[in-house]
Amino acid sequence: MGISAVVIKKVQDVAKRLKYRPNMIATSLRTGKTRSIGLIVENISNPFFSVLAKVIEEEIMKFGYRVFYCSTYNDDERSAELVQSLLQANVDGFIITPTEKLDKSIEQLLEMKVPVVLIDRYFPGLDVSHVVMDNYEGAYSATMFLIKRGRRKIALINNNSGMVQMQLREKGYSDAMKKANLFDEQMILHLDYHSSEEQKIEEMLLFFKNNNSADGVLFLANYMGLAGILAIRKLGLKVPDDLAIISFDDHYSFILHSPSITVVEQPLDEIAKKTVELLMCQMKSDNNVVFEKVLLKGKLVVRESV
Amino acid sequence: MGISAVVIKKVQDVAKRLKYRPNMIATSLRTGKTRSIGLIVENISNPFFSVLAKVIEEEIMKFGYRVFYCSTYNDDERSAELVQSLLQANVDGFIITPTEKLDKSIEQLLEMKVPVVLIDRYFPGLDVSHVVMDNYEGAYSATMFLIKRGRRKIALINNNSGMVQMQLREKGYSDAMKKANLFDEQMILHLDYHSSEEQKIEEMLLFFKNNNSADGVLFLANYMGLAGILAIRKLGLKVPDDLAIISFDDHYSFILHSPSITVVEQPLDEIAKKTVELLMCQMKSDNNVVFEKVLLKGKLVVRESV
DNA sequence: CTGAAAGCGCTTACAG
DNA sequence: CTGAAAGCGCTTACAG
Repeated sequence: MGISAVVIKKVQDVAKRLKYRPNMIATSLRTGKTRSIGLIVENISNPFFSVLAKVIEEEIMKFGYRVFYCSTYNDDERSAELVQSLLQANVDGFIITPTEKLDKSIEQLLEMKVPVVLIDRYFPGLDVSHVVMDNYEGAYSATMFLIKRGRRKIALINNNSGMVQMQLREKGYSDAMKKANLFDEQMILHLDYHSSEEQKIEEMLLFFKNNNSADGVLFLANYMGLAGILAIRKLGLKVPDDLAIISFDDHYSFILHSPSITVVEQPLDEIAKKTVELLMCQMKSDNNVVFEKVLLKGKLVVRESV
Repeated sequence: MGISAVVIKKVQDVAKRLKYRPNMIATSLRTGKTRSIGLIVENISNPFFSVLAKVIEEEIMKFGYRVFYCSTYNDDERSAELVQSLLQANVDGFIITPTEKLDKSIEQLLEMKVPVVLIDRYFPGLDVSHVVMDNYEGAYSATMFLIKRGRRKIALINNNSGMVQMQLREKGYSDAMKKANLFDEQMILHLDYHSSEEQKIEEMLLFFKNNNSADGVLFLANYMGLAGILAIRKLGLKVPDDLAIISFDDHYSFILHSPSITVVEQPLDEIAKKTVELLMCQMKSDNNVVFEKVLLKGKLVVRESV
C-alpha cells in the first residue's frame, strides 16, 4: 500500500462528512454481481416456510447478501415466471422449493452456471445440490410409532402433487404398514392440493366416514393436519382415544391445540444453514461445482395426540 | 411513429430469437428508478404481517413493482439500519410499520422526498401518509360487547411498546370501562414486548391469580392472545363460562382453538390496497405531495369465547 | 424525424 | 506504483 495512513484517514473523513455511500446499482452494473439471492418458497404465509426464510436470511446476511423472497403457491407457471424475473434482476444465486414441472427452469439455471440449491424437495433425475429432510425415514418412524402404540388401522392423508418428497413420505408409511402386515390401500387419501380448506375438510369427512374403523392417522403436511383436525372434530372423534394423530411439519396451532398434536418436526435451522453453506460455496467457485445432496434427519415430537 | 410495422416486427422477432431481456440494473442506473419498494414490517412470521405483505405484493405487482420485505422485530436500531439499507438499494418507495423511535429515519425520508406510507401505526407529530385501523373504536366496541354480555371485571393485556396504536387501543378499552363505571387500573397488565412467550405466560399467570375475579379479558395483539390462552389453560379457567376472551388480530389458531376465539379483525385487504394506492400516487407525482391519513374500521368476529 | 453521443456511478485493466 | 480511461447496458437530450 503506497497510501499513507494520514491520507486514508482524510479521505474516509470526507466520505463520512459527505455521507458517501457507494451506489449499489452502479457497482452491480460494473461487476455483474448484485450480492442478492432469490429465495423461492411454496407459501411464505405457512410458518414452515416463513421460519425457514427467516433463518436463511439471517445466515446469508452474514455474508453481506440480500434475499428476495417469493411464493409459488405450487403453481408451475408462476414458478417459472419467478425464476425468469429473478434472473432478470440478476440475483447471484437461487434457493428454490421447486414445483413439479420446474425441472426445465432448473436445467436452464444449471446451463447458465447460475448457483442453485433446492430445498425441501428435488428432482431425482437432476444433478443439482439439494438439502432435504429424510422424508422416508420420518414417515416410516412415525408410522412405526403409531403401530407400537397399538394402532392397527392407520390412515394416511397425502396430497396429489406427485412431488418426490411426498411420494417418499407415502412410501415410508406404506413400508412400515406392510412390514406390520397392516397395509390397506383403502386407508390412503389423496387431497387435491389446489382445493380450498373447506373442500379438503369435506373430502376428509367422507373418507373417515367410509373408514370409520381408523384408529390412527398420519398427515403428510401441516396444512392437511390443520384441516384434518377440523374434520375430526366435526365427526366427534376423541383424540387420541378414538384416533391417534401425527402430522408432518410443526405449527403453532399444533402446540396450542388441546390435545396437543404430535409432529414430525423438520430440522429447519440445520436445513437453512446447510443450504446457505452450499450456495455460498457455489457462488465462490465460479466453475467445476460439485453437487452435494444432503439428507437431514427429522425429529418426532411426541405430544398428547398419540 | 416513423417506423414501419414491418421493421418493428423484424426487430421484435430478432429480440425474441436472441432472447433479449433488458438489463434491469443498467436501466436503473440510467433512470434512477428501480421499480422496487421496501416493505418493512414488524415480523413476517406473524400471519397478520405475512398476509398483509402478500396482498401488498399482489397489488403492487399490478404496477410492475417488486417488493423487498424485511422484519424489524420491533428493534429500533435494526429498523433504522433497514431503512438505510433499502435506501442504498435505491428502492423507489417505502411502506413501513415503524418502531417507536423510527421517526428520525422517517423524517430523513421525507426530507429526501422519498415516497413513504406508514401502516398499522404512525407518529402523531409527523406529517406523513398512513393507513391504520381505527384502533380506538375497535377496542371500545370490543369492550362494550363484553360489558353488554354481562362481564364486569374485564382485564386488559397490552405490551409496553408505547406505540400510538397500542395506546389508542388501551384508551378505547379504558373509555368503555369508565363509561360503564367499571374501570379499574389494577385490571390492566403491560407485558414486556421483548420477553419470551414463556415469560409472558408467567406474567399473565401471576396477574390472573392476583385478579381471580376477572370474568373477561381483552388481548391487544394476537401473540399476547395466544400466550394468554396457554396461561388461562394452566389456570384451569373455563372459557367462556369463567372468562370471556377477545383478542386483536385474527390468527389460524384462534379459529382452530376450542372454544374458538372472538377477535377484532383488521381489514387487511383494504389496508393493503389503500396503502399501495397512496404510495403509487406519491411515486407518480414527483413533488407537492398531499399527505393522506386513512382510518379504516375493524370488524368484531364473534366466536365461541364470549 | 433519426441516429449518434453523452452519461448514470462504479471497477479494473492498462498506459505511463 | 499511480492515475486516467474504458466500459458495464441502458436512456435521452441533442445535433444533424
